[in-house]
Amino acid sequence: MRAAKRKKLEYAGWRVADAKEFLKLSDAEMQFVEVKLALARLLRKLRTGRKLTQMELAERLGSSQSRVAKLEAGDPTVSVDLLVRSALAAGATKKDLAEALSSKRR
Amino acid sequence: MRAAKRKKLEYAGWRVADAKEFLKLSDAEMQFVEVKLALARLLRKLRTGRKLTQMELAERLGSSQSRVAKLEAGDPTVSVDLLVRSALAAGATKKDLAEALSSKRR
DNA sequence: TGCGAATATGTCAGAACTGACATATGTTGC
DNA sequence: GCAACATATGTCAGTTCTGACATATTCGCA
Repeated sequence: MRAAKRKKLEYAGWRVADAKEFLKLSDAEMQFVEVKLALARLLRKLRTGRKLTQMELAERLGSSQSRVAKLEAGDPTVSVDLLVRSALAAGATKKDLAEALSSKRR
Repeated sequence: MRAAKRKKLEYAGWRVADAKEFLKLSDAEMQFVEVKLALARLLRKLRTGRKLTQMELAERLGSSQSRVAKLEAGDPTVSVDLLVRSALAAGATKKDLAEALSSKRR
């Protein structure tokens, strides 16, 4: 399984720009991490923009505060699938997702 | 679980534009299906563009022909996560994903 | 400093996903 | 018509993901 390795990668944190050098990620893996982080940022932006706490958003998503925290951190244990569903449930549109993926970091 | 219901939705096929009326999907659910189909189309485009069979792509992805078929069909049993990983492994960039999400159907 | 609220991190049972296989349904060239 | 190849669909055991809970850490702010 591909993801088994991913779990060990420990790209933890937001220093992905440097991560490529630090760890040995293939281009595809790199981009995958970037996708996750882009979506994670979008989700946090959506939540804070609406002045919701993680707890409040979690309730609306039918999830838990801890998972929301992990989503926003781009934690290796959350899937892009959940990130997308959460962002959409938080009010994002497909277009918003596209923009999040094309916008440069910061 | 949210996805349990999704599984029964049977949005099968490509007639999603009509699907909204036919089934009763919330906006978020609608968009989620559209995201999957957009990525599914991207993946097929990547594969056919390179003149690969599903079998050949499956080997490169470390997966099976049947799963590739399901990926390209936007089957309810495949996750956005796998769609994204596959597209990236098939050579797409984050930008390609963004474009796939913003481009209109057809 | 000390407190309350918010966010982060670790763990795990149960739910969802995945690769693989079997098999069915196209599609193409003869 | 029918091989040969490509794609689609059904199933399932093993893996991964998820919500929930416990707990820790961070962040104002008085």
